[in-house]
Amino acid sequence: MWAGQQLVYRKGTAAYHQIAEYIRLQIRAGALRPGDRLPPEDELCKLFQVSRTTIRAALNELVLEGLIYRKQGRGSYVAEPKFEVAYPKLLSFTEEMAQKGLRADAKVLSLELSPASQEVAEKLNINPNDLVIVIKRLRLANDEPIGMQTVFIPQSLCPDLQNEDLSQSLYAVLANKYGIKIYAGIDTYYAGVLNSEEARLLRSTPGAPAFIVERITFTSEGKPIEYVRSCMRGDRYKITLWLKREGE
Amino acid sequence: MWAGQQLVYRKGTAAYHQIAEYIRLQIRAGALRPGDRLPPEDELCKLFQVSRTTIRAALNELVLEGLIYRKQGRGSYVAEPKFEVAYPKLLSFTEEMAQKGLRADAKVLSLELSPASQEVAEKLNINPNDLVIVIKRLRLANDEPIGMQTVFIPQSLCPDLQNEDLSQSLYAVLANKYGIKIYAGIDTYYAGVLNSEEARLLRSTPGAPAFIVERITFTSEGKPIEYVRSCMRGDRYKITLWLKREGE
DNA sequence: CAGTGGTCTAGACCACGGT
DNA sequence: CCGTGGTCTAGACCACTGG
Repeated sequence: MWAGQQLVYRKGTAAYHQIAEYIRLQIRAGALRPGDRLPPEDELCKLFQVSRTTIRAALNELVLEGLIYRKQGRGSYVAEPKFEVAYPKLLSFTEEMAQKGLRADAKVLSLELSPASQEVAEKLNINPNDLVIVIKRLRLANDEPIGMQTVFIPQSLCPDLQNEDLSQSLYAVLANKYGIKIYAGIDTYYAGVLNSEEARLLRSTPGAPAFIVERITFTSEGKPIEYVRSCMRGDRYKITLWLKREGE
Repeated sequence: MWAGQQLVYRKGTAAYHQIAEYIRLQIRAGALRPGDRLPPEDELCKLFQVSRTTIRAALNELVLEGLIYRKQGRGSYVAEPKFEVAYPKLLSFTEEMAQKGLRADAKVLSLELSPASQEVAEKLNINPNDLVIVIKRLRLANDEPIGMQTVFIPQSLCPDLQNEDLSQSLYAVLANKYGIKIYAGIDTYYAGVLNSEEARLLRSTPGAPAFIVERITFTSEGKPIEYVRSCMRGDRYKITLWLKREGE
């Protein structure tokens, strides 16, 4: 049987945290293996010289972490290690390329202030003809053109965006200069073909496959921040996601 | 001040659940609004006629739900309602269509047993030349051809798959007949064009945009179940996902 | 300093699972 | 029936926050 009784409690940290930490280490070290039953709670009380409430607080922590599970009338058991899948994250182009070990750049093709079309107004939940900043950028990875993006963003959100350096990540500018933090977004993916202008800028040929991404991003209050339409070279761009069958 | 003192505890449910439920209702009903401070814990003890442990168990439940938050030395407060985004789920074609209100069908084009190619073996983590079942199916939504799928699945997993009805959801067959539960998967999306065979089957034209989905699915132990390559009509198929910026 | 949540004790009874 | 986790009590002291 494993020894927990020598635990000397550090001050400044709750005893139950320290007990949980101790058991966590035993599991990670392999002294407690998946399927093993933990000693009964009253025995743990004696081992760790604390009351049952404290033991239960420690075990609760481990249950929430998924490290152990309890069965009423049976005992507490070490859980099977799970095949863990992280949920996909909303990434900027810059972050996406960084993840692949590539350097992302942006070349601003145009920047203008114009009234929102019906379509853009609907996506951004503003009134038609409200002013939006429209930015067209060519996106490159290791100096190779990968796609072009058109960003629509309400002018009211970032009045002086024109004066910022837009050859970097727009998300970084929004966060650093305007304190706008993106919480989530809706992505829509579909396939299309490059038109002649896109083909020229992307150094491809008209009619070549295009991967289209439309994205609307939101703050944590659900307020739309930007609408982006990206037209990516079909032969240079793909998206890979881990998805769980049962969410949340 | 709101009244909690009339609570009559039902038997068979823990008091702290009932107290949590009561407070939850007060919040949902608007009697307690975001930012409001809850009465101190000792006052709640008197109101609900229970000990502090019980009150704290109830509040813990609400904290975990994100309905309230605590500040040591200050009090417990009703949290701001969050703009909640559910993580995307791995869906079968059938489920995906059902979500859009469409009826999905499958028409089996071919079904054969053959040794795994190097590529397929790598994706399924099996040895090259191990036998895999290869199924080609035309996928329809409301009787319209949307795409075609080629599924590779190790024969060892489902020896008699040939005898099953494959005009329905493959995931349903795997779950019901073989007890194989899909836990997660890797999806890769990119753009391409239809070749002549695909164009004929999909009643489109060669060279038209195609949305390609490659998927490998896994059990909760991380064992690969199937590898699927889907070639979807670019003009009839798109994918929409909600993504969070900071995940899990 | 007073008020609040955070931690902890010692003990009790209940509900469930298996023998 | 026994052993286990689930719930609950009454009371104590600590740690943080604000005035």
